[in-house]
Parts: sequence; C-alpha cells; structure tokens
Amino acid sequence: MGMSYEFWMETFSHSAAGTPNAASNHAVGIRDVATRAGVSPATVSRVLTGGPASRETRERVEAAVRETGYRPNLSARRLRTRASRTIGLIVSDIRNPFFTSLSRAVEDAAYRADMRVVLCNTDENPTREAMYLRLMQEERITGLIIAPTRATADRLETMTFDFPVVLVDRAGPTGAHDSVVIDNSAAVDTLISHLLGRGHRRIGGLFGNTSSTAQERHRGYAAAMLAHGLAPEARMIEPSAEASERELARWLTEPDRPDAFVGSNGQIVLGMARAVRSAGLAIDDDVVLAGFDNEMWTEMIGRGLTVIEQPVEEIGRSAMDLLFRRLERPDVAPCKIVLAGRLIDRDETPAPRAA
Amino acid sequence: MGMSYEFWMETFSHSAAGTPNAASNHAVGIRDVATRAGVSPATVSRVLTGGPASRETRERVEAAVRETGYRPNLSARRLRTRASRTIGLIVSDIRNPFFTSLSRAVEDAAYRADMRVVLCNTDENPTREAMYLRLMQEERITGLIIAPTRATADRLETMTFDFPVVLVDRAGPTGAHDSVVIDNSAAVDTLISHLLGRGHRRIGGLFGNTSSTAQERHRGYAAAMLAHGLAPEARMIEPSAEASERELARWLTEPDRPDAFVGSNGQIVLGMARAVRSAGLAIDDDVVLAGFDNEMWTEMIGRGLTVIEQPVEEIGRSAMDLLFRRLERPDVAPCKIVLAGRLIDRDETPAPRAA
DNA sequence: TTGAAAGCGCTAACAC
DNA sequence: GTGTTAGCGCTTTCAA
Repeated sequence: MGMSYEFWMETFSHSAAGTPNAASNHAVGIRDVATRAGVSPATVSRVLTGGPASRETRERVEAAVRETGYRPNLSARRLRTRASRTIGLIVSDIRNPFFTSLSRAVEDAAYRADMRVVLCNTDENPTREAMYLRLMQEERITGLIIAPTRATADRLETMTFDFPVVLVDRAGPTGAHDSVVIDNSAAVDTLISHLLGRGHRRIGGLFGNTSSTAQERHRGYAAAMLAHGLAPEARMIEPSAEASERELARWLTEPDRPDAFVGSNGQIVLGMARAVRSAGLAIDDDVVLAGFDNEMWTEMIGRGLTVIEQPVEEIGRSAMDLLFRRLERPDVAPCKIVLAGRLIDRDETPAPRAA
Repeated sequence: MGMSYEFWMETFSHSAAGTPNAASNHAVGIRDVATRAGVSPATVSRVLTGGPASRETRERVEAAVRETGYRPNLSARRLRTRASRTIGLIVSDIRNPFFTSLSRAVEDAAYRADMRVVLCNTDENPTREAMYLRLMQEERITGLIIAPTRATADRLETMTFDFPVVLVDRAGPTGAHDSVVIDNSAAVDTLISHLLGRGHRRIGGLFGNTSSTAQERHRGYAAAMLAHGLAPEARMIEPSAEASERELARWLTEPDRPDAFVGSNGQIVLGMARAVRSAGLAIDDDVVLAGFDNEMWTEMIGRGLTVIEQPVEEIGRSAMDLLFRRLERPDVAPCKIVLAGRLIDRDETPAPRAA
C-alpha cells in the first residue's frame, strides 16, 4: 500500500540488499531511514503506508529507503496494527489434486488482496490438525480455510475463533461457520444415472471413512440405487489409493461381483483403476469405473471411466469471498455455498477432440 | 516447546475458545494469565517456553492458561526473539506435481522442526517473484527454498539476504547459495540411451525456455545425440502442456518427422501425449515418448512412455537439511547436492505387477 | 504536514 | 525461582 510496484522493484536493484558488498544492512530500522531522510520515524511510517506527506518529504524518504535497503518488519507492524494479513489453509494433503488446485486458487486470491498463505497438511491426523488450529490462533490470522476431518468438523461447531472460518469440501449441515461444497447427492445421482444408462445394474461403491463428504456421497449412492430398485453394495475404506486398490482387488476375485464401481474421490478411483489393471481386466470392456475428480490420468484412460469434475478454482475463490464478506460484516448468518459438479462423459466422445 | 502436546490438546477442549458461551476471550494477554496465576508475566513466559519454574508455579500457570484460553501472540514473540520460525517456499506453480510433492516434503520437515511454511506461486512472473522475495525479507523468515525463474536465478547470485537461501530444481553452477538438483545431463543421457536401445535414431526434443533446468536438459540432449553421431532436433517452447501440445501437433504433420520425442518436464510430456492422441496416432506403436516426472497419468499410459523419476521427497528434505546446516554454521562454503534420477522403464514390464 | 510520546504483547537481563 | 525493568520495530494518537 502506498508505494507502487515499480518503486519496490527499483528498490530491489539498488538497495543495499541487492549489492553484495554494501555495508551489511545490519537490521536497518525505520529510525535509520528517518535519520537519513532527516525526518521522524512517524513520517517514514506515514510515507510507507500511504499517509499524508508533502511531495518533498515523500521523495526524501523514498530515497532513504532505497539507499538503506530498508524492509519493514512485518512482525512489528502486525503487533502494532493487529492485522496479520495472513490466511491459514488447512487440508489433509496438498498432493490430493483437489487440494492442490484449491491452494492455488486461495493463494491467487490472497495475493490479489495482499495477503499471504500459511499452508498446513494434516494427513487426516487429528493431533496435527489441532496443533495447526492452535497455530492459527497464535498467528492471529485474518481468516481460515479448512477441509476438516470428520472428528474436527464436529468440534469446530462448538469452538469460536477470533477470525472467520470457512469450511471447504467437507461440511455437514449449515452450522456455526460459512462453507463451500458441491452438491454431492446430485453428483452421485448423475453418476449412477449415467451407469444405469449404459446398462449396468450391479454397481459397487468404495467410500472413504474419514470425511463428511465421503459420507454424503455414500448416502447419495445408496439413495440413488434404492430409488431405482437396486441393491446398494458399498464398502467403506481409508481414503487412499493403496487401500482402494487392495479392497477392489479382493472384490474383483469374488464370484458374482458388480460390473461397475463408484469411488468417492480421486485417490480411490485411482486405486480402483490400478486394481482392474493388475487383475488383467480392461477398463470399459470388463469393468466400468466412475467417481470424482477430473484428474489428468483419467483423461488418459478415456472410455470406461466417468468422473464428476469439481469446480475447484471456484470453490477456492468462493471460500475467500466468504472470508472477506464476514470480515466486513461479522454478524450475517452463516452461509453455505453449494456448487454443482460437472459430469465428464468420455464414453460419448469416441475420437478425442481431433482436429 | 516446554509444554506437551497433551497439555495443549486438553487446553483446546477446556479453554474459553472452546466454549461457545464463555466470556468472549477478548485478547487474553500474558498479563491476564499472570494475574490469574498470581505470578508475574515473566514467570508465565518462562513456563510457556520451558524455562525454570517450580512445580507448583508451573501447575498454577498451566491452569490459568487453560482457564483463560490464552494463546501467545506470535508476532510479539517474534519481534522480541527475532526468530520467525517460518520457512518461505517460492515455486512457479504448486500444481506442477514436482512442486506439489516438494511442498509436502518441505512442510513435513518444517512441521517436525516446529516451523511454518509460507507458500508462494510466481507463475514464472518475475514481478510476482520479486514481490514475494521482498515479502520474505519483511517476514524475517528463517530460510528460503526457491525454484527461481532463470532471470531471477541470475539476480539471486548478486543479492544477499539475512537468511539462508536454497535453490531447488533450478540452479546453475555452484554460486552464492546452496542448491539441490538432479543430475540432468546424466538423466537425459539415460533417456536417450534407452530410446537408442529401442532402435530409434530420429529423436526430437521439446524443451522449456524459462528455467535453467530445461536448459541443462537441452544441452544434455544435444550432447548425447551428437555423441552417438545423431542430429539433435530440438525446439524451445513455453513450458506448458498447451504450448507443448500445439508444437508437437504441428511437428507430427511435418513430413520426415522423428519417431521418438523427449520432453523436458512433466507438463511438456503431457502435452505431447495429448498431441499424439489427437493426431489419431498410438503411443508406442506410432510414436514413442520420453521425459521427466513420474506422474500418475504416465503410469496409465504404460508402454511407449519412458520417464525419469525425480526423488522429490529427498530433494525437499535435503533442501531443509541445507537450510538448517547453514543456520548452524553460516560460513561453510555454498554446497550443491546432486541427486540421481531414476529411469521408469515400463517397456520392460509387459504385465503390470500382476499378483 | 510533521514530531514526540506511548504502547502493541512478549522475552531477556538483571536483581533479589 | 521469581519479579522488575526495558525494549524488540513499528504505528498512532495528540499537539504543534
């Protein structure tokens, strides 16, 4: 604020920090700049934060900043202003492509708002999650975006924080905090209808056992099956590719098995694809798969694998919007944004977008 | 430090912050805790940081912390101790799987060392990169891990910072900072040898034009080809899947084209795979591909696509090790850790790890 | 428009 | 083992 990009870019090149053999810019403070510019620290502060200052003063201060290579100390500034301009992002594992994209969207929005992002992976480990929640409080963050484990999701409802919290991906009924989710029940419905349309009647399901989202997808699956007079065949697993591969490998050897399977997230679908291959079966011809997350590898498989693409970028952006909205008006009622998933139907596209 | 996990976990459940209708824990400070425990702020500080204190005092303070829901203010602590316990991580795009895994490894190491990670995406945009570099200085971070764009890599050499900097993935010759890279020239060599072994003589190459790593791979490729008496056929592109797809699509229509192609990173190889498909050609039968990054989708393609897997976790861990080493002994000479890539040869594995 | 003074919340030096 | 005091680097009254 106050000073332009150009100013700072220039600062970079000319400053002491940019010159190897400059007098080691030994903790240049605002007083040093003030002395050099022949003004008071308060004036330097004003110039730096875009406060009132005469043209001449402003120039002298900017010169002094450049010459000294001064960098304001954010800890001090935060302590004083009580504004950390920091967003906390807590997810289970950034390597889950859903969270990867989410973090990118969040970081982009944060950058635009001149904020930083502290990234935290919990590995679905409640202890680690609790540590990070505590950290967020100690950082006095501006706002938190979190995809909580189920246990924590419940506890979050009973906790109050000094900053707004937005739940993403995983959120139960509207509760104490704002949230952004996709319509899981509708999405599963779409998936099941698609499989039914392709003539499948035996549709098995593999669902994660740690998140409320997997739970919702499971319920949606069961409901959809029953609505069509079919028997749900669901198994709950740890939501990892490994667990999924193991479970489906076993399932595939059972007599009278389903010929189509649904997975509750990208990792699970990946494990399923591996299991099918390992069993020497062909996706599409022998087994049909469906699930969530339009990952790159699903594109490579093509036919026989149908997924629901989640509008991840929009989820991230919406989460930041909710955060900012609540910062402005802390008292509006908690709100839940429900976005739609999109069916990626590669079965309908025989030739992959040829020229 | 000082207090156990258990203590803090418990704190969580009982504290004012955890109780919805508790007296709004209006900025509980260390003085409030001190008053409540009947001791001085200094004593509370000591207890919290594991300093000397009698058993009884310690218990009283812990009780007071619990009852008040006190959370130390990290900005204040940092200002005072001049230790931010924060690691900066600057990459071009966290969605690049290499950086995704890297960030995870870095965050894990940071967590173990009781530090946090500030994540920054630059999009290969020097302005954004400069802004983030400035931020790192203002945060007074403990250390920086960065995969710089080529322009910045050069400038970094001439800049000095108040914290250690470790370059990852992209690093020229040993310079002012520590670095961790893989042996690109050896890796490309392996790739070329593999293709030669499969009988290919016309091997084209698509290389990124923004990073020193792509440059090294390009040089290695040219050298390897010449060493075998073959003509290098390289094209430089923006390192994105889109640019790569466009370029290879064009190349594939040219008469007398190569029958094998090498790409300098995962995004480029992905674009190549898409181009081959779109052209109605079959990977392996019509065109053979090779490149870097063992991503999930490459496993799905299987034969005809050979990649070099980078030890990403180890790169991340090594980078953190270098950081800590330099914090302990600031004056040791800059060091460059060179790790080996691993050839993932799916052509040799007809049946994918069947039971 | 500017400067002097106070203080954000914490820890470290020193005295007891 | 504990309290008192000072001050980390900044911003923000308040007066001038």
